[in-house]
Amino acid sequence: MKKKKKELNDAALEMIAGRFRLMSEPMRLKILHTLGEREMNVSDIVAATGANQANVSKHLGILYDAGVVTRRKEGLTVNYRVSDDTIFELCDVVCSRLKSQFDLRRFALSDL
Amino acid sequence: MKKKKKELNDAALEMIAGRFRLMSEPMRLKILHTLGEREMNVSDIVAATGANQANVSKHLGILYDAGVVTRRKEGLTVNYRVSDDTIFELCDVVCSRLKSQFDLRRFALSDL
DNA sequence: ACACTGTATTACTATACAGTAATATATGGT
DNA sequence: ACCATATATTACTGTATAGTAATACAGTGT
Repeated sequence: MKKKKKELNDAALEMIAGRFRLMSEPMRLKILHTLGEREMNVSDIVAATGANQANVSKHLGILYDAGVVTRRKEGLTVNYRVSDDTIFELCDVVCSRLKSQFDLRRFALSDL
Repeated sequence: MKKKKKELNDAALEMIAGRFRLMSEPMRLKILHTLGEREMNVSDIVAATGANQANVSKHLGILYDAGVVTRRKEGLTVNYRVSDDTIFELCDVVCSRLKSQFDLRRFALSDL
């Protein structure tokens, strides 16, 4: 079976774009980075990020709906954990790219 | 030199988020996917995507400003080409993730 | 039952930005 | 110089969504 040039339909594009949109908010990135590999409850995330509780809760809900984090209730608190490691993979790719782009610019300026 | 847990400052978060935001528009993804490895002028991209010329031009400008595509004038036309392959790398990661997520859901439904 | 704490939700405001029509700016041909 | 074509820009409108204060909801202890 031959693999011809894939024609991405609009629904697929929308899904992919949505995934990127999920990662396009500094606050969400901050939460994900704060979480890292551990499990944390909302209050701790609020404290660690310094953000408003409602805001953190909203972002966690969005991440949860997208299947990026898991939720585990434990008494009064709710514990979250990153369940999708591709998140970090994406961030790594972006970070290295930004870094090298930055280095290039710095190099270009080094003659001045 | 010990590598302690990197504390991402707000500026860095903003840059990373910005990179993802760049990829969070279906139209831009469509343009990038249309370009692929070749060089195309604006008219051809407009034809291939079926989008408004002003819109394509705007998105190309945004991609250019972000350093994702290069621009080469040739007479009346302007040729664009993807200059940052991490773009495709990011898309690949997202696509496989979405696919496996989808497969999981389908599997979960297979018992019904 | 009541009070307390942790989390989610609601309702709102403000901002960012995609799409678009109209217009401007090139460049080439006559 | 003028016209035609390709691309960029401007000005505008509508929509999505982040942040937030207030409130609801759930679980725990008394």
